[in-house]
Amino acid sequence: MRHKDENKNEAIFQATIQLLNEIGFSDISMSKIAKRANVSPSTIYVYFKNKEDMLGKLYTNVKQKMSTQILAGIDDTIPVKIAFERVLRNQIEFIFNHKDEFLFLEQFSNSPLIQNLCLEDPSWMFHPLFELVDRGREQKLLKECDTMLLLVLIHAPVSALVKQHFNGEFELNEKNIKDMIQMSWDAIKA
Amino acid sequence: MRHKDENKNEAIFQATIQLLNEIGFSDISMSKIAKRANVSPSTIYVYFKNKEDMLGKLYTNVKQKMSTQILAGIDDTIPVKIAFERVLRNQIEFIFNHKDEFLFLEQFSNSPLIQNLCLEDPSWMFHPLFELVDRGREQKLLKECDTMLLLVLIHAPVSALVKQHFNGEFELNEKNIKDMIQMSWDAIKA
Amino acid sequence: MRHKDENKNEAIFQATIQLLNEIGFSDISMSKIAKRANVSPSTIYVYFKNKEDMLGKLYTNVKQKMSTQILAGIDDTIPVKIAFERVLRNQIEFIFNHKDEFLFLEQFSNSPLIQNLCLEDPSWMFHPLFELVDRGREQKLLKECDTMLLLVLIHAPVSALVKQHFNGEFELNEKNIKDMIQMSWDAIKA
Amino acid sequence: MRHKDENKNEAIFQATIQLLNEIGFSDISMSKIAKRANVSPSTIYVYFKNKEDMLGKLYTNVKQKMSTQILAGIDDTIPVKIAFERVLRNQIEFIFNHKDEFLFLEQFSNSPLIQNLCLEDPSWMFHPLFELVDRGREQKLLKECDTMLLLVLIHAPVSALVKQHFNGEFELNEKNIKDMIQMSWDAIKA
DNA sequence: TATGAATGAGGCTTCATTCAT
DNA sequence: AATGAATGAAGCCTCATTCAT
Repeated sequence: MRHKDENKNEAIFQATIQLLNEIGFSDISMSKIAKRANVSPSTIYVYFKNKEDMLGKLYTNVKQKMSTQILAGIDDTIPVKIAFERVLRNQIEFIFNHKDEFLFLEQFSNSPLIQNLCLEDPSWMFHPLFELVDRGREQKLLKECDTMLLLVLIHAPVSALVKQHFNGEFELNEKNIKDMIQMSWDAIKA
Repeated sequence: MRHKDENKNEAIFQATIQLLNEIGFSDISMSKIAKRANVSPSTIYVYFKNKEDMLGKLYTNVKQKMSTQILAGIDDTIPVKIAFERVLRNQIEFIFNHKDEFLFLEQFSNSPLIQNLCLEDPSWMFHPLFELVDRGREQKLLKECDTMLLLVLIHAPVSALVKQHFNGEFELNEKNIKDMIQMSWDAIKA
Repeated sequence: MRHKDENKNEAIFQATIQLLNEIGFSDISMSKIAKRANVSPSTIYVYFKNKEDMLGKLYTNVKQKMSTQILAGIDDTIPVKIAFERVLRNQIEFIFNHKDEFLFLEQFSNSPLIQNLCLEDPSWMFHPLFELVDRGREQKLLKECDTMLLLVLIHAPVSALVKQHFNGEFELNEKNIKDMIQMSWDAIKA
Repeated sequence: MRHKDENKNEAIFQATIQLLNEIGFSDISMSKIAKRANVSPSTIYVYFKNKEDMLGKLYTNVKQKMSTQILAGIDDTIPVKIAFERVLRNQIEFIFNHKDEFLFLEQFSNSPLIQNLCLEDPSWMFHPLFELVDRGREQKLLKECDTMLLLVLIHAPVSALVKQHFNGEFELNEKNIKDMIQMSWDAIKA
């Protein structure tokens, strides 16, 4: 009996991400994905129960990959400000190296599919980030604000700016990155 | 050209927005929109050339509506900081009063449709905002950063937080709004 | 606006009956039916919700047609034995003139579809037959048996014999018809 | 040729019969059969050439089983009336003990598959029955009718009544069985 | 203007079967 | 012998759009 080919799984994921960024949810189809992945449409159903299942697993997979890279080199011994900057740099690096994955995540997160899919809450992936912010606040380095508020002030600007960059409406060069990091820090620092 | 029944046009727009937020681009269809709008599918083609055309016009229409309300009460005589806060409050108010429109805009903006549609650049709508930021920088009130950078630090956090609020992951009450405005200001102020 | 074409409905029904008798439930398909009926596959969905709905409505339609013709000329003034013979003759005539409809009914009745479809009980169609049998029993012309028992002894043999006839395993000529009617009568008569 | 594991063959047969009675020819599939039989789809192809082949062999197998049991205890020394009653009782007993097999046979016999499959004529299985009827007629116990006519009057009613019983439209209790046997006898007796 | 009827194209998924172990 | 992987063909149904009134 043949073995399941891990490459096929990945090929399907990559094809989906690419197509989703090229033509979007409205025009994607299982057969287009299959064609791009160089498999038969029915092969997708060997690996996934259906379209929803595939998209859900793809989302979780990519989210996982991103969180791992964003949190690289972060533990509770790293000084808060260093960790803060490292997280931002990690995020930028991940996004620049994985443009398609990032844009897929953004598209998916802003579509109702994500709720209708009833995926398990993936916030545990970012747990170290919550801890980092809590630690910073305890050390009086950060403002006495809701944790989520602080986190969003860190992450939202960079996401938005990278999208502008990809759209060509803005150039996220090193100077702008430095400025942005400074601004985020000014926003959250006590 | 103007059509007889402006209500039908609006009904189609509203039905589209609702359905898009309920089921997303992947599952929407002209028939479903027609059913929700209480018109015949063919009626949509009286008002619009085709699906793309309809979505494009809807996007422009909503974007216009939002920009108008966000910029309400802003002109170049208003002190920068007052204007800054007013813009943020306007934005929050618009979003809370037009949840569907806002979520539609977010979904649309993050889908590749927006590029494939070749809509004319709508940034002129926010021109007064650019002026406001430029004025603030000239008056040494704001940092010496790229205009876009400053703008994003104003808008991205509030958008992200409102979405968290709608998702139930965070409560955007008055205290948090105040904190957020303070943080945005700290981010951009000189 | 166009009008619904009653011919199309009937064409779909006839195509389905024919194909079902030619290739059976296992090989029939909506597109084959459409082709045979000279309509587009999607047109079928203008007239019926789905395949199940169509088959169910077809079954009811044919069953209705058959019961009407079988009961032609039967009322409670007709002497029981005359009515009995007339019913049998009617049934034979209907089946010979509507071979396809009859075979369709037999095929459908013996498939689990008929239960899974949850059609409303069509026994009311044969209500006059129940009355006839009851009358015959009251007049001591028929045996003191369960009504259903008497009815089955009337109908089952003729159905079985006609199928044999169509299969070529038996010739249902006038002599055999007469013999059969005599046997059925001997079976039920007091 | 004989296969190693006779159990698998039987498991496939049983799974097919069950599924055919649950969902019918239109919805059955080799995968579903395999799943129900707890084998792999490909295993079916070890035992049978293809789907048609499997169904044909199943039909013959079940038909054989039924005819054997119906004819149990019948030979040309048994008095005709005794044999007649024994056959009917055998038939009822078989059907009650093998509801699924019986219903499968009915479904199969009424579908065009049985002709399209070009199975060899299985009437030899019931040869003793033909002989019984011929003997009865020679002894002037039965009517001077076509053999098939007499046979059908014996078998058709019981089949029809059992189906009614399974459908819950009629209760085939001992009294009704006796009545039915009497009626069948009255039908065929000289 | 407004509409239900009509449709070819294409959606998702399952099919019967074969492959490779 | 036995099986899970793999697939082209085909299943049902819905799509965006046009037709005809």
